[in-house]
Amino acid sequence: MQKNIQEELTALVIRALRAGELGKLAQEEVILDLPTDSRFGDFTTNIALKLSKALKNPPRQIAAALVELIQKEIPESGLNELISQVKVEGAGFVNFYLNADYFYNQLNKIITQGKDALKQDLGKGRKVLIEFVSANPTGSLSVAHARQAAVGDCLANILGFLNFSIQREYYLNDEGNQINILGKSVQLRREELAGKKTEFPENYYQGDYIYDIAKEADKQKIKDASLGDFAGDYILKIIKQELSDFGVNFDYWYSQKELAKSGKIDQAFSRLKEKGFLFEQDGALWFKSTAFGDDKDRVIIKSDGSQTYLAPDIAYHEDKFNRGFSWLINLWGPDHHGYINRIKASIQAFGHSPEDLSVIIVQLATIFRNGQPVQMSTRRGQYITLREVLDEVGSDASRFFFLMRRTSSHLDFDLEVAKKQSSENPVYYVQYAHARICSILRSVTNQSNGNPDLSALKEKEELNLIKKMLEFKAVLNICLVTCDPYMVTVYLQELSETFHKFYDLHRVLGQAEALTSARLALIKGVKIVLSCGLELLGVSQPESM
RNA sequence: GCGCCUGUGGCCCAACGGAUAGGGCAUCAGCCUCCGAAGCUGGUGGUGCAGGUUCAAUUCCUGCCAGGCGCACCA
Repeated sequence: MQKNIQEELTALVIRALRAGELGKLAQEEVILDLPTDSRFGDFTTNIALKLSKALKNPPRQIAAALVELIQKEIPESGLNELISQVKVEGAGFVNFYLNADYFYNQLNKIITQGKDALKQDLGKGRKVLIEFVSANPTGSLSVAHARQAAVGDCLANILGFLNFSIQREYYLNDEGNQINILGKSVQLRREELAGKKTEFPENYYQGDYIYDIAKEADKQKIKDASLGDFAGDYILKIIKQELSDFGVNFDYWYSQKELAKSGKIDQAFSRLKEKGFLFEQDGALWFKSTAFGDDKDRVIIKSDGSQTYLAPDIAYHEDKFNRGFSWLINLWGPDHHGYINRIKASIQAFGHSPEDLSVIIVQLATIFRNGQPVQMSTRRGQYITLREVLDEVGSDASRFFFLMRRTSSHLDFDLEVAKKQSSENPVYYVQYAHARICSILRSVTNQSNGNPDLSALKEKEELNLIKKMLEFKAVLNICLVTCDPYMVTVYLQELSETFHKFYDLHRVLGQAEALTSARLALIKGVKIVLSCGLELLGVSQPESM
């Protein structure tokens, strides 16, 4: 992939710094930014401000000197055609103004290449395993899982688009305590249905769906001892359907039961033992996680001989690396944040860097209805499920709403707002922009002009629109750095807004032929970017609505 | 007590450490004989408190205040 303008300008500034006295003192990294406002040019650098202290000169004076040096470098740089002005502005920012031709070329690239023009090879095929949801198969997915599903799936889409090689994985807790309790819950309900007098403990699964499973188990004459597995499989089918209806499809379902059978847990333990990270105390086996910054050491085999949850998890994460993944991303609920240090300790014990594992804590979503929070209680089986949200507001609005806030922030999700087909609802705002464009394109009768002269686009709103489209790549970069897809939702709203403003002031159809052709090309470009962004979010791109 | 997340107009949220803190809802006033008014234009109004670092702090650090969540040989 060829160098982009940002990299070329950065190189230009560095050459200028080196050419002058300033170069010797330039310690800081030169960064070319998109300015917050188009008044400040198309690219900006704050290097003069940063150098001010070291050079013991006012920023504006340094910036002025730098601009002169840059001017001398430009003829040699091959950027002569692209740069229209370089100016010192504000407190000492050096701002670059580009010629409109640059933007026409970029727009042309998008129109001719489509989504490929928006791709960046940042991943270089690196194998990434993203594990998310991983809810115990003991009940329907909750809204907390739903948010994790939306965030995880979208992040995977984005990383895939940036040429990482992605695997979506669901860790299936299909054995252990919770499955046992699930089995016993079903057993008791079956006995209850058979007319037996039973006492149903509080920590058992209270939901009505347990009755359904009990009936089905009875029909199939399942033995009591197998009820846990039976119920787990039964619920897993439901979960898979819920996720699939939500547009989330996993590449692999990793079974804890099979992990235990494989002997990989024992293998992991013996390797840790060789390395000296295991010790016995109080009749239990401990992992020395404090060696890697954890607060305290952790038990992995209890004094009664059974394993803690950490035991299979240590083996599971090591197995992820052994399967060839070099970057692991885990999405966990906020109740697991205390768990990060132990798992990071365990991967370090095996010789990996803590950076090879990114744990993203997905904060909870609170469901509102008409501004009032909807109360829920997991224990009583009364919680808002993904299924209910899907049935009520649909997949598009659900996904968009779950992605609308920074993942580390709490999210308020108002069902009534999500259902509204009005300007209050950002999903429709974005989809409406897309549908509007499609509507215009539909009404074009002669599709002749395949090679429009884009230089007809001279209005401020037209250039703003092109510039906004070109920000898309930078937005995806931020998503990668922050491991958070939510910025895409913000961006799409901004792009839609820029389009709606253009649309209101300028007509596409019925202009002089050259202008109409150019504007048609412009909105085709917007359509490509909008459509690409929505697709990454997993939200549909309606042609009409 | 310890840890994590969050405090931005009446309400909900934006702002890789940058330039005059942006948008939506609500509210007030306007815009459809013309490509979709699910849209656009204008008005009102804001960084919890106290320090610190920096040329520059909504952003980073410390303390406080307020809200949410979590703290097992549970999973």
